Amino acid sequence: MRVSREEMEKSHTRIVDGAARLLRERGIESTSVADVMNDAGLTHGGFYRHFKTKDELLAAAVEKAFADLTAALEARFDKFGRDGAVADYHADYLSKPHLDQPGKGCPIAALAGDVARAPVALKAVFGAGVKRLIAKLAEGVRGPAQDRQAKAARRLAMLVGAVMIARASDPEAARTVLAACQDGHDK
Amino acid sequence: MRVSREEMEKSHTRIVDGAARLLRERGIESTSVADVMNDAGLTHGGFYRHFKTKDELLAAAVEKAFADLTAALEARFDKFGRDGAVADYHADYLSKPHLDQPGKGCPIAALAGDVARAPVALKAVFGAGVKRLIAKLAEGVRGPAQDRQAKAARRLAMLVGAVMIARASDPEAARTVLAACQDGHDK
DNA sequence: TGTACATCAGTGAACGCGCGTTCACTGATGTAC
DNA sequence: TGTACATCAGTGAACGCGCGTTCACTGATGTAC
Repeated sequence: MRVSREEMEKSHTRIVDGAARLLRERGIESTSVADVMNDAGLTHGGFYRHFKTKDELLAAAVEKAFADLTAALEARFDKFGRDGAVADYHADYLSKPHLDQPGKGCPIAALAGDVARAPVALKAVFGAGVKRLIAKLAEGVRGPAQDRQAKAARRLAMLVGAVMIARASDPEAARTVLAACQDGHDK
Repeated sequence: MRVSREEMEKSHTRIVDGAARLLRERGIESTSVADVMNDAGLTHGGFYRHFKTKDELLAAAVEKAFADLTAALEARFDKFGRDGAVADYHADYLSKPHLDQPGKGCPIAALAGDVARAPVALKAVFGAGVKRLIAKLAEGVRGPAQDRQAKAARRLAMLVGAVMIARASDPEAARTVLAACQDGHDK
């Protein structure tokens, strides 16, 4: 039966938050509308009171995952300052908890492969998140101002590549790549 | 009806080669057994004379994609020598043709996201390919012998990350990342 | 070398299943008076 | 503030569809004599 506007907003938030996690854990195609609704404590039929299509949910969920990511990075700037934030982000990015829990981790490493085959609308949301992240990372990178964005982009590319390769490989190959990327980088 | 052993081997090769291309273009879940068999000029029912399951095909196709990748890199060593091979590989990796044609390109950039959620057997095949590729790249990297593998791994991680981010983003964000990774790296 | 027969690569219908989406329905919420 | 009624969030059955896999069948290939 009908619920109050307030309850509906709470449902909406649960749906989007749950989708953002499930998508990163299982991928776009293995996350069904029914999975997301069950995760939010609802049944699948009600989904279409919140979104016109599954694609519309994907956009909202990817947006949310990037918003959380940027917020977490900003918290690091507050805690460690410009010089420590990126180094801390780098170390955490390649850590075992991040490797093992894609649902709570970087949406780029978790979803880049899927989004590459998704409609352009989702790529636009994804690309906007990437640009925001690089801009924020650039604030914490050393060197001449005009080089910082490029350095940040290179650092991000290496981290994303390392985590994606590690997650797709056996433990030994994963260790090889992670160890190499923990020590040195763009220096 | 039954075909000769020779014909069957040709069918097998067409199935594996086609699968290696289709998987990189469409991803694991969007490539059906019927798609692969049609691509090979056969019907879906005959698939199980060649493989016990779809997973078994995936392993063969990923193996093949890595074999082609390694062969292409070795050809570069023959053509450009140790000093030029990696630079040429780097430039081609980030080129528009590679970005636009995942079916003929690097299986890591095309499939890492999917393989991360695949059974361990496939991850082992993938990780073995990654290790072979890093070992070959290390032969063309400058610096002390004990640093070469790590340098090669970092370079590969950056290239994979850059292409995966670029493919998943709008053209503007893609350009930002690709331009940054074309110029500088691990230096 | 020729013949009889077993083998089996490939075909196409069928299976059970899960998908995104639609729809008639329920009953509490929101609104107009 | 109380009442009558329209709205609509959420339910659960149903839709058409494509999936991986199975199976009875066909007829050329491979083999035993």
